[in-house]
Amino acid sequence: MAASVERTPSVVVDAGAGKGGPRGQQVVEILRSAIITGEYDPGERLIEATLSTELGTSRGPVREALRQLENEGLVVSVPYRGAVVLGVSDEEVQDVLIPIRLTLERYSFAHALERMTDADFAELGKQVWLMEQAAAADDLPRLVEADLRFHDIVISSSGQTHTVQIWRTIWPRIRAYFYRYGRGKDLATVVEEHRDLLAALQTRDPALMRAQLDLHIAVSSPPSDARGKPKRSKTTTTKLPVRVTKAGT
Amino acid sequence: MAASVERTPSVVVDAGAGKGGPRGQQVVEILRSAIITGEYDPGERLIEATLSTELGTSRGPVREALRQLENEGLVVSVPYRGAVVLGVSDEEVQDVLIPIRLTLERYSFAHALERMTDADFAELGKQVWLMEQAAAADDLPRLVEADLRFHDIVISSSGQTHTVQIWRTIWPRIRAYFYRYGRGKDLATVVEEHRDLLAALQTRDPALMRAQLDLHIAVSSPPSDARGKPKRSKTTTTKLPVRVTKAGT
DNA sequence: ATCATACAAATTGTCGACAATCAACAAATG
DNA sequence: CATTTGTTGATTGTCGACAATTTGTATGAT
Repeated sequence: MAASVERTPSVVVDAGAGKGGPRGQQVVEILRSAIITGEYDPGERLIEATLSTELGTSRGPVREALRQLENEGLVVSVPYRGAVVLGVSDEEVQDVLIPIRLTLERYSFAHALERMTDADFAELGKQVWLMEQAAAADDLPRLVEADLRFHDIVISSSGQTHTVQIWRTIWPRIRAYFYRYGRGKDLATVVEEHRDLLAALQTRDPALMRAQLDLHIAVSSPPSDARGKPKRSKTTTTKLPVRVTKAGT
Repeated sequence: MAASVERTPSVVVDAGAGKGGPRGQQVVEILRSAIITGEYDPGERLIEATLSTELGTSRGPVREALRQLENEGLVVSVPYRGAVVLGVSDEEVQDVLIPIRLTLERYSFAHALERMTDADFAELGKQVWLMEQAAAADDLPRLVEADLRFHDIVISSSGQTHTVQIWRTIWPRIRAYFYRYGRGKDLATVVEEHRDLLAALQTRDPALMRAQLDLHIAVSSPPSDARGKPKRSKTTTTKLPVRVTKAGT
């Protein structure tokens, strides 16, 4: 049930999140945030014209934004039929997204070891502090935000082009998932693990780093086919308006 | 050294690969193919206006195409400065792209087992046959093409939304890589492995399938940190046009 | 009533023109 | 001579109008 109240994404591009850069870039952030926070529900249609008027811009930037979101797996669009918000199945998160994330992070952290500066470490410390605050306030969304920001900093500073690029297309889905269902650990534990992660980075010891990282992510992703079949994806598997053409084509 | 000869991507959108769909879609395919086959070299700039006139379309479609290619890791673009062709380092292919590919395929093949039809199997058989021909003619490009098409069919028919989506953003880089450097196996072996893969699929036995798949991809991707450090990426790590302001020529 | 066809509404795809931004160069300034 | 400050040319970003396509609805025949 998509809420039927008026739902204009809060800002009109210029105002609010007065970030920089091209309009399209800003539109991406606004819409992404709106989808992740559940302002738009899976299955809901996103019409270019509507969004453009709501956001006070033309269709061009909106169009680009939608394509970007499509590549982040938040929407799916078919030619001449438009875009609809997409959900993620619990199974795909556990068996695909998390393992991929693990691959990306193992590689990134290894490379980041040799490249991170004190300024970077400071920024990581800041995120850990933010997590503490969020955990204390039992504020899941805020914790998830700092969590992913922490990882983004490390991965970005690894300087590995494709790894960073792929990460940027993976994290929105993971964030959307965690945002709704949290994870298997309690908030305090998550904070603690990141503190350890930061400490490991500062030692610049590859072995220790690897160990700490696996410890952090492992629990969330079972060896693969361990999890069974009667796993009805309670999650939004996106109900595309199934078209019943007639008999098979 | 980007070849300086006139290099118009062969077709003018309407002609040649008379596929269907919106112009932008066609432009993506033309440019992707051009990049993968090395018609454009890493580091080379892609100017919207130039491409649009060459392809006989307006800048709109070209713009979208470039964004798509950016999400496939074939180009990178910065605001107000345009897009340049991107290369892949040998290290990232081995440590990141291949492992991710493995994750995607394990999951897809497992799901495809229960969903593939005889028509699908037939299509797979066709690809194997094409591989045979290519191997016999020692035609690497053609073999790579059939190879990836084979995997694309299986993954697509798994019906796993995000898995398919991510695969579509990963394979172009892998294809570009294989296209240039082949792989560690000889052509005949590759063909044989796919024949086995197809047979395994037809048995619809999960265990056998998994075994056969791991066998197929494993060799290409060492356990992780096995590969050493003195690994100068002989590969194109994209030389961004280093700005020589004055001094150093 | 059921099915096929023709039309109408809604929405995306494309185009051409204009504005904003950046890199390089030239001139002025100390 | 080094540094700053216009200025210019090239290229991307944005806009509004128009064309192409799909979907839903009405209409008519069987």
